[in-house]
Amino acid sequence: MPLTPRPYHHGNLRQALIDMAVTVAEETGKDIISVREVARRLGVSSGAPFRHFPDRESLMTAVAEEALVRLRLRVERDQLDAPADPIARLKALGRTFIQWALHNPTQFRLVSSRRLFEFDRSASLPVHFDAVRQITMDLVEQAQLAGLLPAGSLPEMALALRALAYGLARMQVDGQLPQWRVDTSETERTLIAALDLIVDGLSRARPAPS
Amino acid sequence: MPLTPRPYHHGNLRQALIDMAVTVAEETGKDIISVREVARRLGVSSGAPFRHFPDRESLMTAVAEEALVRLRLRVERDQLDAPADPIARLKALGRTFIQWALHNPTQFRLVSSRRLFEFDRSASLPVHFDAVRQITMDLVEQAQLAGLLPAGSLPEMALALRALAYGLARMQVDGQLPQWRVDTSETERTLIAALDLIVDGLSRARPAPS
DNA sequence: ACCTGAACACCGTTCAAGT
DNA sequence: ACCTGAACACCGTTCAAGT
Repeated sequence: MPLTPRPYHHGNLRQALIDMAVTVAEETGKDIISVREVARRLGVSSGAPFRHFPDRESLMTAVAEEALVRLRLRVERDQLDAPADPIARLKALGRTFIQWALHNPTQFRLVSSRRLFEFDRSASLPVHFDAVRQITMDLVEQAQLAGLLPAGSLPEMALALRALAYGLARMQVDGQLPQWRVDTSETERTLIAALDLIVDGLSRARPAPS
Repeated sequence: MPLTPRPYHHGNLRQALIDMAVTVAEETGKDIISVREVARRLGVSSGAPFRHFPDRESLMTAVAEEALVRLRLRVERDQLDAPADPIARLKALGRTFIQWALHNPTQFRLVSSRRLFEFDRSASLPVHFDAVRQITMDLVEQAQLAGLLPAGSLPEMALALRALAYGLARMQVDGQLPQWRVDTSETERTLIAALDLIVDGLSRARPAPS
């Protein structure tokens, strides 16, 4: 007797594949998931996923698209609650970024290291990435105009601040913080403190001598 | 470890496997290499590598160990040529780190994201990692004592500066710089300029109000 | 002592056949 | 239109057998 008779047509297999891929990635901690295992867990045959995605890369692209939209929405929502001061807003942006990465490590890794899909082949990935980037650029520009950040190349300053938040998040996700003697229970607090240390320091910088 | 390696038909299979693993990784751009392909290219059977490494993870650990030693030696050598000023030395350290990452992207990725081996199972990895970390800590401490960096938690300031260099290097290696409108031919210059912008800004910070 | 090569249990992907 | 399941060409790893 079959334990659970399953319908021949799944219903919404495409979405189920995306959701199960996230689940499997989070459970195994691996960034490369097995399409066969995803299919197996959903009770469909090994060939079924390839009716909805031409290859594993395309499935991972769909997962990355959903993840990046969620990051963008969270950034935009947190910015609504942030004060008007551009320095405070920049710190809030960094905090959102770090917290999202720490709470969604596999999705952060997937979106960040573009090794499992073609970033430019997606219609949505560049759009959402750019929305977050534009928020960063605007805040840095406002801060520079208000004399709250050192003058100098706007793109380079924005890049550096993004790299700071990215590097802090990445070091945790890559498992490097134990080697930096960061207590596991203090990780999030430490990363945010390190971020604030730099931003606050920069906001107190004297003009460069000409 | 015998001083005179026992010959097989090429020489020392253990070392040949490590070298070929690097070659294959650099050629394919993938961070996961096929042990079978490494064996095939060396003209040995598919089972031969497992006489020298219990599994692929162990082979990748050996590759990572060699890579990290090379990074450490480069850092130490470049510090010899750097000026006495701790700010200049910190910038030189960041430059060495970024340049090494950009010129050895697959090895940088392997050493950084510890997904392909167990960092703590290696006797040498923690030692060399810590040597570089200690150089960072010493320079930050000297800079703080000389009033060239903001006061505040030494470990957090060192972590933040490392994260800055790490983030800049990672963004390039992860292929994100095109989305930040960084011209391909200007990558290295831009990353170093971004690093200097932050370090120089911090070195001009006024004391925090109490 | 070191290496071979068959064997096993996995993959991703394809495709004729079924519903 | 959607899914199955066999088939193919790969893997990592093991191990009895060869040199």
